[in-house]
Amino acid sequence: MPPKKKKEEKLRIVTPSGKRDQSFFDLVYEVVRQIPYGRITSYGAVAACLGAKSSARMVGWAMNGSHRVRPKVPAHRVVNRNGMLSGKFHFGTPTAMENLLKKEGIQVKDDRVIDFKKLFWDPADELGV
DNA sequence: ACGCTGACTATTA
DNA sequence: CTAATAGCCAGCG
Repeated sequence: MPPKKKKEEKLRIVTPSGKRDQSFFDLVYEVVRQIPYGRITSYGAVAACLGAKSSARMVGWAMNGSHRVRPKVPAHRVVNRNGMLSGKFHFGTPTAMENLLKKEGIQVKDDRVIDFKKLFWDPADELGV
């Protein structure tokens, strides 16, 4: 028999503590995954789409665990209301987020997205909410 | 169980 | 324009 390993990595969505959770976090991940290539959105927009516009912080916290979620969540496409890469420090390297955005054709200057307004993708609009 | 922290946002000075 | 403050709510020590 094959040896094994494997562990219980079958966890899907998980909270930062590592336990399964299907609440707000899961919804956030799904919405963020809908962000098309070369587009970006804000925490507040996602939160508002979920009916919790006042809980933008929770969206940001959800992103904190996005790295361990499958499929991968394009957290680099989520920035704050000013188009600033507030979460760049939470990636592998401080430049990873900026690098990824530039790779998708998004211009970044001084930790801020150029034409943020133009590239902004409203989840409520695409999800028909 | 209580209190602090935080990848946010809006308001006010 | 920048700075400070309040509201928000889940996770962690």
